[in-house]
Amino acid sequence: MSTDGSRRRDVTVADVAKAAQVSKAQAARALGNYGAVSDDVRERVLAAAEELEYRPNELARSMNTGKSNTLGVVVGDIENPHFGLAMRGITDTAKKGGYNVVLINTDEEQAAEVDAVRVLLDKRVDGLIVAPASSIETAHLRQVRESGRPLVLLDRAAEGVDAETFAVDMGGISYESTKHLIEAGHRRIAFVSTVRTNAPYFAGMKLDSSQISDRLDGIHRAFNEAGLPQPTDLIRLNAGDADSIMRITRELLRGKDRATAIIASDGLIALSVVEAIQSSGLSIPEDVSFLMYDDFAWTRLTTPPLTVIAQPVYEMGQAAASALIRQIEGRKAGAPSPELVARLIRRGSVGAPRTADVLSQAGG
Amino acid sequence: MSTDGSRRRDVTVADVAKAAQVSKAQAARALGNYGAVSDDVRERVLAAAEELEYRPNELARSMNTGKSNTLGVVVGDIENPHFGLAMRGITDTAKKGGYNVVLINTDEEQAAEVDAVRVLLDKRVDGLIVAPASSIETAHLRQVRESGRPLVLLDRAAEGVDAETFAVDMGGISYESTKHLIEAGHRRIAFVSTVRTNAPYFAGMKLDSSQISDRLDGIHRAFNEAGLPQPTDLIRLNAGDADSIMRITRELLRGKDRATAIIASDGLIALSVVEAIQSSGLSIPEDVSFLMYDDFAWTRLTTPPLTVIAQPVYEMGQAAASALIRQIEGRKAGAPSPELVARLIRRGSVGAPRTADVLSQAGG
DNA sequence: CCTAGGATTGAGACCGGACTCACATCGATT
DNA sequence: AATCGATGTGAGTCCGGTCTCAATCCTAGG
Repeated sequence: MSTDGSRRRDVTVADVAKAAQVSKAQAARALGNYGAVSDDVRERVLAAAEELEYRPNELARSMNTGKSNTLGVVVGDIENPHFGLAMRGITDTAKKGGYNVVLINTDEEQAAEVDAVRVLLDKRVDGLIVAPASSIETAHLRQVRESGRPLVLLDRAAEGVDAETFAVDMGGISYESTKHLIEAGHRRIAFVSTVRTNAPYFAGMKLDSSQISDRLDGIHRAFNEAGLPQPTDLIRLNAGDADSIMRITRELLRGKDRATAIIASDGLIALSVVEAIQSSGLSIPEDVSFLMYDDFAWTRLTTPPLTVIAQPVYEMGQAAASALIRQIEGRKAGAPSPELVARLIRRGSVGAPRTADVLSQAGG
Repeated sequence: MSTDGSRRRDVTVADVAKAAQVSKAQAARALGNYGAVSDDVRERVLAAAEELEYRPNELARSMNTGKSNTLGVVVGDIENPHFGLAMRGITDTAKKGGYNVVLINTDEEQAAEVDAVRVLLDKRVDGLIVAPASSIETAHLRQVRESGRPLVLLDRAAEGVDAETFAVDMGGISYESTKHLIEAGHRRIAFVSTVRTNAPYFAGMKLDSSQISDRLDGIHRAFNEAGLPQPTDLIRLNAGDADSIMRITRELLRGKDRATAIIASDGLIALSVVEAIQSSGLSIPEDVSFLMYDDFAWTRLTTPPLTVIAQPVYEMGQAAASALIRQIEGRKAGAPSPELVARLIRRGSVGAPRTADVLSQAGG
């Protein structure tokens, strides 16, 4: 029972020490469970601590241990279930290792990310997990490395930054998926992404996101190998918000030279693309085939269920967190982290293009 | 250019002071932008800070200002898009107010939540946002209030805890939605939730989640008002994981007295329920009507699109964060936060029950 | 030229723990 | 009984900032 209704100052070791009639040093030892303390003293101190409802001030503790037991996580959009799931992997692993997580959302903005990293460093987090908004502007990340603070990357690589990166082989899975579409008969394959660019797209262009670059490389490789003309004009970046994506989708499906298959770069884009297809009165896969990144549960509920590229997102979060913790604690890499491989899951949204389309395009 | 390859110790005000040839106090004043500092000193200090790449240690700062500029957030499952979106509302608002966010996931476990709250308090967060796993076991939350640390609740109320709560009127919207189903002709309406209980369900039973209690109350109220028998046997709690939910769904749809409409308590449950319905070869709404909580984008993509109860989740996060910040900064409530109202969005998943079902049940 | 009062400045206390160091204490050794 | 290593113990420093307080500097008023 705390008899005094409103307490103000927090209870400190000094208070506990006084109550237990021992020195501050002894009280600290008993509470912190270090050094030599007699049973008698320990008991008195713990009893006093209990009585006063003493709670250690972790800030003070961090101050002179130099450890905050906190991981900083910087992601583009926690609203995106992709990151939600990764975050789950991170927090689960962090908790197991005795760490907490400070989350900062950047809205995929470079400036916000630079800021976020600075703030987390100032807060003296023990290490950072970053899903870089840009794989090119990475000065802030290089600085982290130079400062010696542990850093691991999630989802995307960062140029010139020597840090463990946890992501799947995007080039490979993109190649494989494109090949799947080509084998189904598609020649006009579109790709929709929100990644921002300044100039119009051309094959081999350097993009902010290594992830998207790799995917495009995979697409180009598959087309080259098949000896087919690249559908460069169907690569649509800068897709923006839902309305913009729907507009782009309708454009892609219009005209003689229209796309017969569309690849959506993530779950959020997929939603708008599918909505646009449906609202145009077209059906999947009869009128247009569809393929998307990330295997969310809802992709099994549409008619037909959607063919997706599944990434082990939760595991990526887990792996990133445990690698970071390992670095923080200065341990050597033990068992190599499980391979993070993406898989193409074939459901019903990919089919053969209409013969008419193929013919008209061949003739055009 | 930092000429020394590997720096170890962080640069402190003392280092900057020495470099600028002024006292530590003056350097601190110039850097912290307080007190009186001559232009000359300020310039020298700032130049030295720049040169040494000085960064303030926020921990130390927090130590003696007693402010950490950090909000603690405790949610059940960040993987659930509901919380992902709320989190977005929280972090956006926090950032605007100059606060950071520490996130702890409890997996909806009471013990984990108690722990989470303790950890955050120990870390001296300036305030807490909690989505309580239990509306009944709230001792830990009451303690927070007693300690004087600001606290607001999200999504669910907590008994005996005097804290601002940001949630919609679940009873009202549940009543309205049930009435909608009853008017469509349904008499056998099922409700599936993962909330855990020890005893079998009976009307008016006290549940861990105020949210679910309110929804059930709404259902019962609608049935009472219509003078119809309560479908108590169709209230399925403890639904558990995806497999378990699918099993329960199939049970609900079997037999003469089967459910003709199902309400899913959240997006995650909905996925499994719909999947079970589809895999049973039944169609919505011809064989069974369906209604769910939360208006996720994918609910528009199924065939038919799903009738949902939309909650202003992002706004709830925003409101919670700004109320918390207001409390922290000791400001009075200004403009009352916008009302948080849920809406029933009628799409295609609710229709009339099969005449055969109604007759057979009336006859049974 | 002298002085009151505001602007500057540096020394040092302080936040709340962790940890060093010198000084007991005490049973065991020989 | 003198000695030694293993505890116990308290005083006090340190972490890296903020902030108080008294001393010093300047400049305008008299």
